[in-house]
Amino acid sequence: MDAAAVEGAGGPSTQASHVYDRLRDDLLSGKLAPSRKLQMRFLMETYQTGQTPLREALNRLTADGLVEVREQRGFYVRDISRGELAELTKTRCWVESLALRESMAATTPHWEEQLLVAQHRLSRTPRSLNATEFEDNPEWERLHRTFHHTLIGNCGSQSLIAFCNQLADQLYRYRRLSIRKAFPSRHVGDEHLAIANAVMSGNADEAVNLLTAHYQRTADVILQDEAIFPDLRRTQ
Amino acid sequence: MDAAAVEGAGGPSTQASHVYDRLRDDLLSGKLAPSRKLQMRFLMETYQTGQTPLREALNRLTADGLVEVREQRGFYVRDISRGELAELTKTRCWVESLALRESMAATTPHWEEQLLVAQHRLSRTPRSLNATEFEDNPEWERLHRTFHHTLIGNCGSQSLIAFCNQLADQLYRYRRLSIRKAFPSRHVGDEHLAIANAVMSGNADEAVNLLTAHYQRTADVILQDEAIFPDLRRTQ
DNA sequence: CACAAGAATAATTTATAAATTTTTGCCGGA
DNA sequence: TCCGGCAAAAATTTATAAATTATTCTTGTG
Repeated sequence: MDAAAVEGAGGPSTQASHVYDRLRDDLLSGKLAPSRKLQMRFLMETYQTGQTPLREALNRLTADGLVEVREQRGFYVRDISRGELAELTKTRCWVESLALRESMAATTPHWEEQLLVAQHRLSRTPRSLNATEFEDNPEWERLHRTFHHTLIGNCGSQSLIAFCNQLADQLYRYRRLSIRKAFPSRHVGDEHLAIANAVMSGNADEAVNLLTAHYQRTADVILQDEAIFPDLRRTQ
Repeated sequence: MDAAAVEGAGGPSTQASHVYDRLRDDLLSGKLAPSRKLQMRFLMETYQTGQTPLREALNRLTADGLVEVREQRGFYVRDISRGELAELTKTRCWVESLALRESMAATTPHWEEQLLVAQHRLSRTPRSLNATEFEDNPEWERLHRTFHHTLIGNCGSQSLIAFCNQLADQLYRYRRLSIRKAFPSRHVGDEHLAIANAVMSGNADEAVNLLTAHYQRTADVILQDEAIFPDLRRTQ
């Protein structure tokens, strides 16, 4: 199985896109640790490619907010901080509230069905591959993403959706970085169901409240995780 | 006067940044027309530089929404359409309303003073360099940008501000592309003053209404400009 | 007139070279 | 002896040039 042969239908065919995908995975999973320097030589060896495709990928990732570029002194994995986590969460709550309200204002039977299906599939998939100890389930992550994407997907603005996705990616990295001791105490499935129900019943205020509480709760768990933030008792 | 010697204080020093700035200007001013193909050879000759800095600049501009990249077939100036203009305007109204409300909720004397100064400077600068016929005044554009930036600048979210700036850039291109027959019939100075007054007096609802009306009016003028949109009587 | 093979064009990638930053080592002074 | 500044060396990023690969255009055939 060659890496170049794994192109999905209509998928990207340039090497730059392949490296982009792989780098993105490693960035989101935390394999490439925050604030780490991304040296060209290291990247070329690790991902078996040249500088041009790498440069292309790194520039795109910079736009995604996962990589930072300092002129003349290279690329770095974007650092994390309690302050940024709080700000990203705040912004996501603001913007997705807006997008959800607009989605609901423009509701259609088709959209409600999409949401119903997304919620259903998510509820049927185990969050962890291991019952006793947490082990990331990629399928759950995919469906979770789809569910939240569907919530805001009917708002009628591509650029707003893209911005929400960007925030989601950045926050997803925090989530992956944090050891999930919240599992399995928290019942996120119930939270998703409650949100979907509020949306279907047309209660925008409640839907927004539930959604923002959902995000805030996740952030609070990560904020208390001293394993990823040096415990300085400060916002940094 | 060498090009490399024109570095402003703390300014970027790589060639890629220089090309980025120049390309951005030409994109926003319409010198590079929408949907035009950006061939490497042409760009290298025009901007007197190599492929690597060009590629870097084009990738950044893609993230800004000014350039489009199609895998294996090059870069293109992003096309325009009535539909996109309407959607961008709608999104900007939504998002900046949010940002303005948050800015006002977190108001400080310093911020109000910044706004006062920004409005004052803008009012003192002529919009056109020519009294009879419209001629773009770069200083006015700069101050105009600063004024709107100040309005949302106190919201407390860097990512939200960055998103607003991105939308502003994309819409600025539409504005530049359109022949401004609205000049001098419209009194934008009065509109800015009214917005600033509403903000200072703490009336959030009115400030938001005035701001969105301001953006909507601009979009309406451009939407009626048949010189830039093939008159298909459709949203395209 | 549709279609396919080949030539031309253009984008992508690799390889090489130049410029910049960071590190290292040396010397003088406290 | 220890610290700070200066200079040279090393490492790294950035840029140019050459090679490769993909797409598009042209031409000839069924």
